[in-house]
Amino acid sequence: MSDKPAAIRGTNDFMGEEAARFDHVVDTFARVRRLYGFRSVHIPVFEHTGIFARTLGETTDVVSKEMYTFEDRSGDSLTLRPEFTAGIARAYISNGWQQHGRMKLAAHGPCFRYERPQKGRFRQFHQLDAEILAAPDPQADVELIAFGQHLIEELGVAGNVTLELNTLGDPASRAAWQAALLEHFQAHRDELGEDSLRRLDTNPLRILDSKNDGDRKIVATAPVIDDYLTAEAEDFFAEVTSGLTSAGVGFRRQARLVRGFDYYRHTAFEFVTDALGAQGTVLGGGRYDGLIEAMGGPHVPAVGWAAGIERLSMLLDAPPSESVDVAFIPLDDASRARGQMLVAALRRGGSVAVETFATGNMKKRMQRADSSGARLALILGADELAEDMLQVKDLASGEQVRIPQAETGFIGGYLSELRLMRLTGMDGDGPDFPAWRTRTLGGQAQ
RNA sequence: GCGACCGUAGCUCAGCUGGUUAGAGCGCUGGUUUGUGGUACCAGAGGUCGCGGGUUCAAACCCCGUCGGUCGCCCCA
Repeated sequence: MSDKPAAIRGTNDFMGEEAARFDHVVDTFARVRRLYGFRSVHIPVFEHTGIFARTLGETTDVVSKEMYTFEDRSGDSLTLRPEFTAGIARAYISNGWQQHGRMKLAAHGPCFRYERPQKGRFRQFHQLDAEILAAPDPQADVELIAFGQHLIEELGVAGNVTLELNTLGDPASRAAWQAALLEHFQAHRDELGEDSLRRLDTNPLRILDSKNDGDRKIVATAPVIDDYLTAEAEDFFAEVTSGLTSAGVGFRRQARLVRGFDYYRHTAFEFVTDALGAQGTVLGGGRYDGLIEAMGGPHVPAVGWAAGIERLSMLLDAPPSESVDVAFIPLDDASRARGQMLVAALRRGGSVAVETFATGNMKKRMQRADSSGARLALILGADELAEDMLQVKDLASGEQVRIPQAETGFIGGYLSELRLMRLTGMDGDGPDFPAWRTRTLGGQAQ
């Protein structure tokens, strides 16, 4: 027990319901993303360290102490991606994607950050990511955010999540505002908490969302971005907000909202929840017009967001668990061998999910068949084998009938009719198999 | 990186102020007359009480360290 291998801290093994929730988030993302014309993109999980170090901002916690960085055998410094955007920007430049004009890209997969794990926060976590590249217009922001909103609605968690929106202005606005903030906070230096004093040097914008009560008082009187926006920045934000309104996306203006990474400009937004303890953000992003240029590429304005798969999973109701349609129960080896043909025919010919239960006594096999969620049990023993027959038991009603093996195809028909009934909203379990068979065969059942 | 709480069978937990062979439920395996589940009953397997050290006649229980978990700070998805 003590020498059991342990998972690396902050990593998770998901199974059963947890895995089903995770998959449901990814599946829903894949479905909704197509509705907005986002194309799938796959990029490496690691990059040269500089890709992340230079773009995210040297002073951010992610870069200064949370990256998984190592040297490979040739001595190059590599880093496991802490997020997607920088890697996608790099791929854009590496491959000359400007030839494609405007690009809408979606990706998902693991990211890594060396952090102290807690609820909704892990060292290996998984993100959904959406980016619109070569898109200078505010309509891109609107479409991107609408996609995020739609995803959250499709996942059925919209009731727990609200959209907070802000603008950080263009570089000129941001610089002016930041200078004013710095001056304001310097003036109240002795009233600030320890953490915020440190932020004064590293990232003064961060003081705005401090949770410290003393800081909040000073924040309340701090200058707001609105007073420093250039005319262009103000127009841009107005178009985003009015676009969201006409797209039917509700939001709350959050003037103190700032985003972690240095590359953000103009639009910044977060879908937040209070259901995840200290981790409020479930999906967040913004505009990063200067990023690709700063990495040595062409001037490519862009917007994007990332969402935490685990965080979304935790808000989800449990999706229905996967179950098989049919349980095959052979009573001996000869029956099992004969049954392979029937099982193969059901799977390949009828798209029927079949699981074989061939261990334990009959009672155990039935118990396992029952807990598998199968609707029908196919029972095959020496008696049936001798006459090319098959027992079919409806596990919902308990009714059982003996049919010729040649009629196995009916099972597929029966199951698809049940599925159809469920899809058209009919209640109940539907007819049991024996009754259905009698009806469809016009009473010539034996 | 900082703080608080926690760590007993595969899982969820009980174990009184330290005292003799550490328990339950679920799960697992087998059985309760011939090949039938979703309800019962019987039996069995499974734990060096996270790990290391200390206090004590005696420690799952007390102390220290360490690892891990949970929650918060920070930061962020």
